[in-house]
Amino acid sequence: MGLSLYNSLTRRKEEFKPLKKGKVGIYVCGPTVYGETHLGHAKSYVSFDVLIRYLRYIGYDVTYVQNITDVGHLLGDAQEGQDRMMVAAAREHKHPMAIAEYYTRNYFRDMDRLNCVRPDISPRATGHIVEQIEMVKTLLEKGFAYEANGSVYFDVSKFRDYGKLSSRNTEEMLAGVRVEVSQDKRNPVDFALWKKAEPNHIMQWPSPWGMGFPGWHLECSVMAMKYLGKTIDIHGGGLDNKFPHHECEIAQSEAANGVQFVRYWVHNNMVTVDGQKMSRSLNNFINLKQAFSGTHERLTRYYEPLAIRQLVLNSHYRSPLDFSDAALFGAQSGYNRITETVQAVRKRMAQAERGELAPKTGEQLKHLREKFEAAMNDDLNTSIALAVLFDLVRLANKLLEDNKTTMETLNAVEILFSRLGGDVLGIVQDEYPQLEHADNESIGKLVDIVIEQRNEARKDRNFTKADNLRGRLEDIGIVLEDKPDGTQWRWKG
RNA sequence: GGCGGCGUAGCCAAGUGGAUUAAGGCGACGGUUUGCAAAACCGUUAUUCGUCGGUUCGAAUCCGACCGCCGCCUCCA
Repeated sequence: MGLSLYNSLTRRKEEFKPLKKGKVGIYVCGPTVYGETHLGHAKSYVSFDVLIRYLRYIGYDVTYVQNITDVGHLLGDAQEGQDRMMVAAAREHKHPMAIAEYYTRNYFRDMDRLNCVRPDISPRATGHIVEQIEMVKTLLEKGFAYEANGSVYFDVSKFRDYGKLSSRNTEEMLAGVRVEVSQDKRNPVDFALWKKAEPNHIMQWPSPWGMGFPGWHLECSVMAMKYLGKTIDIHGGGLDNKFPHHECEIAQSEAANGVQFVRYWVHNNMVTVDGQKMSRSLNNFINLKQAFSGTHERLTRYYEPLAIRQLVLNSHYRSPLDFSDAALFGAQSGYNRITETVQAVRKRMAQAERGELAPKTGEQLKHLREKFEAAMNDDLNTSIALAVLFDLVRLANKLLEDNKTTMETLNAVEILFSRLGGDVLGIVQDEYPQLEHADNESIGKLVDIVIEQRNEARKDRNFTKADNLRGRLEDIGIVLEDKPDGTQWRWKG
C-alpha cells in the first residue's frame, strides 16, 4: 500500500503513481516577493515540504520546482488595483528588482529556519519572459487567444474544460462578475496572457504586441513545462489559488500542448489567527520574524521556528489551521519535550553498555514505524504521524530510566527519531547547538561556577542558599535541573 | 448573491456508518521520584462530537433545516 493523495481535480483520494517510474516532478506555487513572510506562508510551505520529504523517504527521485514571482501584476481585469511590486518599490524607494532580490533572500532565510528543504529549481518569472512570449504566440496560432489593443487574452469559450478544477461553469462566473470588465475582452471570463504596459510602468518588455508584461497565470505554466515537461506529476498551491489561477494554468497549458497538464492537484488550506482571517486591518497579521521573536501584541513570548513547524504538522494540510498564542504555546511545550528526549537519548548512547537490541523494543519500534508510514501514506496524516513520534518519546524515556538499556537499543530508537522526526517531519535536528557555547563561552563557565557553589551548599544541607542561587539564575532565564549524573542547565524555554 | 469547506474536551487537533475506552499534544489535578524543584514515568480530565429533526438494527460519521466561522467568485499561501 503506497502513498495516496487527495486530488483536487477528481475530489477524492487516489493512489499516487508517477508518470515515470521512480521519479516525481512537482511544482509548487511560490511567493510573490514584495513583503515579509507570514504564518500563511509557514503553513503552506511546511505542508509541501513534508510532501517532498516523504516522497524522498519512500524512495522517489524528486525534482522540486517552486517559482519566485518577481513580476508585479498590475491591474488584473479591472481598472483598479495596484501592482504590489510597484507599491513596495515606491514605499521603500527602491527599484522593483531590488525589492524582489531582498524579499527573495528573506524568504529563503525564513524557510530555512522552518527547516524547509530548498527547491531544486527556483525559477524567476522575469527570467522567463522569452518563454512566456513564445507560449502566447503558440496560443494565438492555435486560435485559443486573441490580441486586442496591445494585450492578448485567452478565449475561454474555446476551451471546453474550463472550470473542471474549481467546478464552475461560465454562466455562474458571469453572474458573479462584479468588477468592471475591460473593454478589450470579448468575454468577461477571458483572462490576460499578455498585458500592454503604460509608459510609467517600470517593469515592461518588448513583445510582438508592443511593450508589456506577462499575465499572472502564464509564468507557472511556462516554468513548470520548461523544467518538468508538458505533463507534471504534482502541482501544489494554496486553496485560494485554485480559482482563477490554477484553472487558468490548466486552460492555457492544455490548450497549448494538447495533453494533460497536471496529474495530481494538491491544495493546502488557509490559516486564521485567533479564529479570524489574518489581515492587517484586524491587527492579527503576524509575520514570521514577529513570531520568531515574540514581537507582536497578540503573542506572549517568542516561538522557535521548529515549534511553529510542529504546530503546522499537528493538523492536516487540508484543514484550516488557527494560530493563537495558546496553540503556539502548546506546540512549543510539545516541541521541547521531543527535543529534550532526543538529546537525552543521544547523550546516553555515548556511555551506554554494548549489547543486543532488546527484542521487545525492536518489535515496538517496528510497530511505530509501520504506524507512522500508514498515517503518512493516507494523504499525509501528519497529525497521527506526530502522535507516533510522541509514542516514541514515551518509549525512549522509559528506556532511559533503565540503566541497563544497551547502546544498540538506544541506537535503534535514535534512528527512528532521525528518520521519522528528522528526515520526514523535519522537527528533529541532526545536531543541537550546545547551550554552553551558544551565546558566549564565558556564560557557560560562569553558570558552572554558580552550580558548583550551589552543590557545595546542598552538600552542607544549606538549602536556603542553594535555592537562592537557583532562583536568581532563573530570574535571568537560566534553569537548573538536578539529574542523577549531575546538575544540568538550560535557557528557560 | 453564487460555489466550496468547517464546527469534536479549558486550548490545539485526529477520526468521517459498527471492534474503538472518540488518537495525540498542551493545560489542569493526583501519585512515583526529588532536600525542595525541574525533567521523566503512572493515573484522572468529552456517556459525547454546533443546534434541532430524519434515515438506519446501528451515526461524531449519511440526509434536511437552522446558527456560527472560513475560503473563492477582485493577482493574498
